[in-house]
Amino acid sequence: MGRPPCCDEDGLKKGPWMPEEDQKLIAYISSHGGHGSWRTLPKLAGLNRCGKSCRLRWTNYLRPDIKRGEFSEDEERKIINLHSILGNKWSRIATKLPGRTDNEIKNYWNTHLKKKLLRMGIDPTTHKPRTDLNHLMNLSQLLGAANSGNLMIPNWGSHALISNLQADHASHLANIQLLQNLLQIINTKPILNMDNTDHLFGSRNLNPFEGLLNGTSSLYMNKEPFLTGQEYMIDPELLKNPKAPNNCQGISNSWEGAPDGFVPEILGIKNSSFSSTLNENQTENQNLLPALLSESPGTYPVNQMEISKTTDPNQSSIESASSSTIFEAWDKLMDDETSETYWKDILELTFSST
DNA sequence: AAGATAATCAACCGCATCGAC
DNA sequence: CGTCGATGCGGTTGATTATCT
Repeated sequence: MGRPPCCDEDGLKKGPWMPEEDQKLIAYISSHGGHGSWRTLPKLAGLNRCGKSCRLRWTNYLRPDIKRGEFSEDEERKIINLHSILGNKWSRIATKLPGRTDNEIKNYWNTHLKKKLLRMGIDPTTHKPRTDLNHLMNLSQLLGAANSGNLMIPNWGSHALISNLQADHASHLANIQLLQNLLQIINTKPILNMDNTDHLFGSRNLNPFEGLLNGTSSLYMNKEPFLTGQEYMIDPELLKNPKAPNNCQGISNSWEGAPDGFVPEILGIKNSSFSSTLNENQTENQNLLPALLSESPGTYPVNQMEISKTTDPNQSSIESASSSTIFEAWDKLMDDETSETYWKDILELTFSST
């Protein structure tokens, strides 16, 4: 069986559209009050194109209600938020952004937003903090550089005080993210239970993750500590999507107040997703790490190579390498006297309600 | 200035879905 | 219920433009 492609006919033009072709298409559709059958339209409109090509040209470029130009910050937030719920359902996302086409949104996602999220340490596929080795290595380096005062940040101002503050801020962000990544890995590694984390912290009482692991941490029990009133009203229909991740929380909310859009809720601090997943979705989360590490080819070259070897007996060493890197960084952090108070504050906040 | 490389985005391709028969 | 044609959708390609060396 099999149906021949619609564009098999010989002599049909392909490639970029000429202004005259655009005019013919616009003239036909406007004079007929609509496109009618795309299959027959080219012939009737005097176009040497296949119907599919005409439809694409119309829906992606010639439609009068198409909004052109830069995406606004509001649109960016909407796209990221919707993508966290719907995934690559570009046409559904497009229905929530008047004037934008699915193709335009898809292109914008692939060329801008994906990179932006990666830079922020967020996996654009899962919308969770990245746990890949490369990223954690970068974080460790960033931490080291920031803590030793060697952080080189071009164009961040020449004034020494400003530079110091910025380096301090970068260090702060990296610390928070490192903590988040640690939690993520603990969350996704059932093998690392309370018993075998004792050796890392000396005793259970010192284990900073206890509250998190038993779901009582105030850090993640806070319901909506960072809401800014800019949340998107998610269409209830969207939430009915059976394919939507059940613990998706949406990046959403605010990008203000932090450089490059950094916000705490993006790191999962916003709500109880961690505590709830730890308790209720443990089984599911046992499979989370591979999902978190999966990414489009080329994004994380090292990990992709490693992850592709799913049957590789060394697979566990990949995870442990990643984990040990983080724990080394954690040890370093905890050893650092200058950051002791800082971490004490965070941990006190974490356990204040336990 | 010229070539190399990266980024962007319009357009294509093939599969999925839906409705008519 | 199965088949077929039309349309929609999402991944990918490749031409063009911008930036770097």
